[in-house]
Amino acid sequence: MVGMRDVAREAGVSLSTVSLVVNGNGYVSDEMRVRVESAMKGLNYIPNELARNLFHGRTNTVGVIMPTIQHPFFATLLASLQKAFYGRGLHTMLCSTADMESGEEQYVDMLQRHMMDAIIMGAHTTHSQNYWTSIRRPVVAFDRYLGSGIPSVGSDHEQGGELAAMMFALSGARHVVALGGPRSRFYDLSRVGSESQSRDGQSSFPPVRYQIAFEETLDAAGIRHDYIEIDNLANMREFENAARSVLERFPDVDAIVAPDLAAALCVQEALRRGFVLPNSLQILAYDGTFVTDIAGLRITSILQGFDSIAERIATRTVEQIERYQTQNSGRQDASRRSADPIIKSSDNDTEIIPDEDAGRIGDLIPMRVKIGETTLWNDAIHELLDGARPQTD
Amino acid sequence: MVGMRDVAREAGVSLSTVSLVVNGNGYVSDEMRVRVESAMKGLNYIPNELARNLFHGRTNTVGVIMPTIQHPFFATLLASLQKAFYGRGLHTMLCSTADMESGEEQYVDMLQRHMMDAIIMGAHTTHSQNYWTSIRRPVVAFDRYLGSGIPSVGSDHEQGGELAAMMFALSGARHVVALGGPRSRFYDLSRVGSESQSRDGQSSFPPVRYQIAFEETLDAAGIRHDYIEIDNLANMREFENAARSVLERFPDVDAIVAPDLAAALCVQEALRRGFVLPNSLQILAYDGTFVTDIAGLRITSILQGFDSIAERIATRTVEQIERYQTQNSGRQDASRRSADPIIKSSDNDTEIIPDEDAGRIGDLIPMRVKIGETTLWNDAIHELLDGARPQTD
DNA sequence: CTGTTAGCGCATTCAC
DNA sequence: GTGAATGCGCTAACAG
Repeated sequence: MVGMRDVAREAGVSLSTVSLVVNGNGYVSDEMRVRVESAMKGLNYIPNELARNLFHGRTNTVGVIMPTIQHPFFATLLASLQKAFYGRGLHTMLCSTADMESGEEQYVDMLQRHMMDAIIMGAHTTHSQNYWTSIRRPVVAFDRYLGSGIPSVGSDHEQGGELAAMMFALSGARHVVALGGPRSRFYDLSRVGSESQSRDGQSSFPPVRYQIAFEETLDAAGIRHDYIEIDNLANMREFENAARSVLERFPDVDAIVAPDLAAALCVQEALRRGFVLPNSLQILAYDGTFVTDIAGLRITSILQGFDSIAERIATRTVEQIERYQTQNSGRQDASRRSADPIIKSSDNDTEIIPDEDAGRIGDLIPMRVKIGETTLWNDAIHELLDGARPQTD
Repeated sequence: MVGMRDVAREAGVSLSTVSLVVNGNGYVSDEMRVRVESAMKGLNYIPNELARNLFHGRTNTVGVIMPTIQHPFFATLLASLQKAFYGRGLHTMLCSTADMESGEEQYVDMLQRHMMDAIIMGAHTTHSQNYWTSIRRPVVAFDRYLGSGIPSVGSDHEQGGELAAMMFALSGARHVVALGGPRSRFYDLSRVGSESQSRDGQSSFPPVRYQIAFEETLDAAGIRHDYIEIDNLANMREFENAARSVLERFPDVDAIVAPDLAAALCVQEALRRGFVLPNSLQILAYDGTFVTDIAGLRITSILQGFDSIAERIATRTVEQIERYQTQNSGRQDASRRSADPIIKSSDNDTEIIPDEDAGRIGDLIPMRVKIGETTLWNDAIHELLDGARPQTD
């Protein structure tokens, strides 16, 4: 390792001079500058981020916890996230829980030890709200509610569910079947800490609201609907079985909505059984990753705005980081730290939205429709989508 | 930040005592130990990895450079890699070049500054061998040759290509079409540094050997073959166009081999045009990711052993790390470092394979066959696969 | 504008 | 067994 001292000696200057050239902060005479720079090149000097991170107390790196990177959904999101963070000068450290035997707790621990500036939580957690609020580090949740004061970002699944239902309703569907994760998750409110100020029956896992909105809209239109559970969303076989059972159990089904992969398999299964899409059967994908393009037909989909979500997450993240930074700037006595309540300093000078809203509702990113060949189209639907700003590509 | 000094004060002991407890190295009296441990819990002490990394001069983290994480192939490989490294106590830092505007050079720089213990190069590089050998850091290449002394790991594409050709030959195919990347890459030997001891026309990008082996085997069997280029392997549209042109340009084609995604699209296109798979047309996928399972039929595929590849990469990586470690243990004069030739110390005591072999050939991981419904099967083929150890799942 | 000094948090000699 | 010193590489205050 060649350090600044080596450069300084080689250039015949002092340490701080080198530091100033490297950081470009203060003013150094041009002669000094070139001397130092040539010395750096000659010695092949590489600044050690570790040391400067240690000093500054921040690493410019955020840890992103996700279930698996193998699923196109998360792969797409991660790519967007990386880009969004990179644009804000932040690096990304991926932590996928399902690809590993260790749970998310291990990761949080690891991220704390490595002084990550923030943690993005996009995986299932077994922890209570207490845990997350006690982390004492910037946390931003994706598509889930982790506790008061923890920003959460995700698609507006209520709107998405309504959109899906409306499309089916307007197309004249009579019997809709939805595929999705375990229905029990709809009621996982029990996981929420006891002292939480939960005010209604909302789940801590926002995506389920999509189902609820979907079904309510369908009910209002008097359309029959059924639900088929996919236990393990990581297992391809289960998807296939689900796809098969839809058509076996409900021969009169004329509309299906399912996550991308499941939707793709439904398309296959339907084609194999002689259905003519979209006339005898409509299929709508929920997510809108590239998978919808390799299923034979272009599957119409309710699309998550990955880039928008990522941008918002990144924005919230830097907000949180700056917040914590100013908060910690006034050196506290270490022995009192753990007992301190959350500092409720005046946030007037910053754009942070009030805690109740930030924690409970979070930032809702609107969902769009990606036009495909697996659903019916008519004037009413086009009108609906104009209002909902569809996505043509 | 609560540090060891705080813990020491709280527990009424000295710094090193705390250090010993944390690291579990020396022996401390049980009484001290519990005192310290309770103090750690009470203060919610979190060891700072940054500091210890700075001290130890290693981060236990490797940087993995890949083109994109959105492609199932790389997503699968990355997941395997993460697992493999994690099992060896190493963290993984993902760097995807295509998802970002900055090239791989930026990443290498970044990885150096962060003192990554090693770099895994799995993306296209515009640099010459000189660059990579001058990095002065452990580098392991995936599916490419980066220079003498740089281990490279990848599937045995020659064997894979031969396997594919044999399957078609034994099944009685008459006209085979292959889809793949730009043919020009076959001759990118020009990229190889001038002083390299390249002994024959081998490309620095090993996967192309698959095509060569494939075509040679076909030639030997007297089977007609054509090749269709896909310019941009990241663009879905191009895949579709390629899939279409196969069937349009070669109406008499009876066997196709293509990368997963392209193969999936070929299946769609073929089914749409009324082909009966595998009888009137065989389709073979090259890679074997989950994509082969969502194309309607289970596509027979030449499978990359992702876990095996990852394991081997991880093994080679720790080898390299240890090698560099012992190499740097004897403090060198910084001013001479950059001019030093690669140290050719006796490697007798370690398992490292000789440089020529390590650099040129690299570690070849055998490819298997994943049995599917899109190719013909007969006794001869089964016999072939028994020798090649097929994979049923 | 440049040089000196004192840590960031931790680990490893050494004396005690 | 335990405690006090020194340094990993860099930055920020100072004083020159």
